[in-house]
This record gives sequence, C-alpha cells and structure tokens, in this order.
Amino acid sequence: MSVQERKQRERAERERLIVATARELAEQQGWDAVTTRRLAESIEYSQPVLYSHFRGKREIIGAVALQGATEMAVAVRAATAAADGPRARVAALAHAYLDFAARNPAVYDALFQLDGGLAYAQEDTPEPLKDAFAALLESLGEVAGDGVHPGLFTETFWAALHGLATLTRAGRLPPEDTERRVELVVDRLAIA
Amino acid sequence: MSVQERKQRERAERERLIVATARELAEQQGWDAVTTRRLAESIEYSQPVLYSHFRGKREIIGAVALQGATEMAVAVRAATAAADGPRARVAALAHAYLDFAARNPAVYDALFQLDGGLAYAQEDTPEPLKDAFAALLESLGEVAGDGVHPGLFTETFWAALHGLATLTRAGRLPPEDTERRVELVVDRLAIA
DNA sequence: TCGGTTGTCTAGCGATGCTAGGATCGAATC
DNA sequence: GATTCGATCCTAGCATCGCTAGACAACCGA
Repeated sequence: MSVQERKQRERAERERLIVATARELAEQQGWDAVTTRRLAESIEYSQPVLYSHFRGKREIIGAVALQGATEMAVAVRAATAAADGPRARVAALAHAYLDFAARNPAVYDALFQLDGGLAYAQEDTPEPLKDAFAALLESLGEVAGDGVHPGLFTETFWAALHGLATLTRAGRLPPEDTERRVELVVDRLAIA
Repeated sequence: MSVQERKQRERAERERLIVATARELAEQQGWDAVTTRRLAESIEYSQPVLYSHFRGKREIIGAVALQGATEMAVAVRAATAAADGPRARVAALAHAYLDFAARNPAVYDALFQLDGGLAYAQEDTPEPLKDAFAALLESLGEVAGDGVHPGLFTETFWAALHGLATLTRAGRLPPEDTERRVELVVDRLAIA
C-alpha cells in the first residue's frame, strides 16, 4: 500500500505545482501567456502530463479560481472581523474586496471574467464559491435595510464592487478617484 | 477624379461590410468564432484584405465597439427623453443600459470587456465613447446629490450597472431578480 | 497599346490547445 | 535475480489561430 500512497501523494503534489505555476505565470504575464507548452516547461514535464490532471486549460483556470475564492473569503472575513459596527464592517469589506482584486488580478479574472468551467449560483456550485459569497453575505446582510432580501442586497452590492474593480483595471475608469467611488457605494447602498 | 472617388466609396463600403459582418458573427457565435479566416470568407475576400483596412483583429473589435457606443448613446437618450422627472429618467436610463447589454452581448463585450485598442477616459478617447458617457452624465448628473461631483457619481452608477450586466450574463448572478436589483441601485444611489 | 501602379490572392510562418502511439520505467511474480 | 506486465511519460503531429511576404492580375493614365 505504501507505494501506491506515495504515488498518490506525488501526484497530488504535482497537481498543486501545476495550479501554483499557472497562477504565478498568469499574475506575472497575464493569462494569455499561460500556454500549455510554457506551463509544461515550467513544471519540467511534457504537455500531456497536464491533461492527466485536468481536462484542459479551462479546468486549470477553474482550479486557480477555487483557490482564489477561498483566499478571498478569508481576506473578507479578516477585514470585517476587525471592524466595529455594521457600517464600518461594510466599508472594510468593500476595501478588502477591491484590494484583493487589485493585488491578484489574474486570480480575479479566473474567478469572475474567464471561463473556468465552474457553476455559479446553483446547487452544484463548488463549496469555495458558495463560501466566498457567504462571507460577503455575513456582513452585507446586516445593512440590507427593511424589506430587502439580504441575498439580493448582497448580490447588488457585490455587482457594484465588481463593476468598480473591472472597469478600473481595464482602464475604463481613472484609478485616482477609486476611494471616493467606494465611499459613495458604501454610503448610499448600505443602510446602517 | 470620379474614378478615385468611386474607389474610395467602394472601399468605405467594404469596410462597413467587414465591421457589420464581424458584429453579426460575434453576436451569433461569440467573438471566439470571429476568426480572420471566417470573417474573410463571409465577406468573400481573402484574409489580407482585412489587413488593408485594419491593423488586426483588435482594431476590428474596436470598430464594432465605436459603433456600439454610438447606438448606446442614442438608446439611452431616447429612453431618458421619454421619462418625466429626474427619478424616472434614471430608472429609464438603467433599464435602457441593461437592455442594450442584454440585446447586444457581443457589442457590449467589444465595448467594455475585450481589448479593442481604444483609449478610455482620456484626452484622445474617441468621440463616440466620450458621447456615450456624456449621455449617461446628462441624466445621472441631476441626481448626484449635494457635494458629490456629477462625473464621479456617473462613473459609480455606471460601474454598478456594468457589474449587474456582466455578472448576470456570465452566469454569476441568476437572471430572475435582475429587475429588483436594478430598483435597488436606482433607489439607493440616486438622490432625487 | 504600353508601362506602372494598385489591388488581390496563394502560400506559408510561428504559435495555439489538444491527442495518438510508442518508449520506458518500476512493481509484482516466478 | 530474471521476467513479465501495467502504469507513466514523452515525441511527434493535427487542426486552427493571427498575421505577412511575394507573386500575380487588373486597371488607369499616357
């Protein structure tokens, strides 16, 4: 048994290496630079090895996305836990979210822009994605206001943040006034 | 002179055909299906002809984006002109915007998701893009509220709409509750 | 009618995601 | 310790992509 276990361990380790390398490559040079050849060379294996772990490039993107979702949930919860009062929690959440998007653009793309073959907002949605949404809901549900469904409010607030994040990074919005836009969103949308 | 004029006319006509065909193909089968080969075949010319009009695929996307910006500005102005009062104008604007995004997904992508080689929010930004933003500003500036810069408010409101549009279309938000989310954005962000 | 410009096409380059088929290595059996 | 056999991995290649060089033809002005 020990032999098979060792092989399984090594295989799992290699899979982690693939995902980590893909992520690193994507953050450094963009997802376009993450080709199966370059990725294979980086992990010092041949291309077909990638396909013994993942169905294709899409699934690799998906794996990076799941990793990112877990980290984002942690970041959001850490930020909100350190804030006092609903209003402060929402502000902290907004900043943590945008900060994550700015610091990990490739991961953010994998999560919300690219096709990673993942199901969103459905029953078979992977747990990390559900949990990331739950992390938002925990703080945003407090400030939905009377008669407004917390889930719906969270979705709407999230969409506003997503719009700011993507338009800014794509050069559609000048980055200087980001702070003031965030304040506007928090002040107006949240009912504390 | 007449001969040269005729040639110029024909050339301009073919350029329009390229853009229109690219747009059509993109709407029907997605931008991935818009390859230079398929596009060339559709217009019944060889590939290099495309490059005598545009630097490359990017510029073709950019041309579709500019066309879309003009149409969006028209749609938004038509919707707001038919509404009475600032609050109703903003609601009409929001619906017109999301309606445009839903009806022309490929054009919307060309405008705000893909790289069309265009400059945004700068001095050398093409006129159609500036004008589309101006169309938003005309109605949104009215409801920015005291002490809030109209341009900044417009950017923020736009980002919220953009977030809703993209997350919904990418399957990240269930489409059923779109209407209620829009109401929320309009009610909370706009100060009538 | 001729020369030259202008326009267009054929053919091909390097790169992409992905896969078939053979080679090689290691574990289990005699 | 030798041998078989299955798992594992790599070489090589396919179709397709964006883009371009160079040959060819058509047309205009003289």
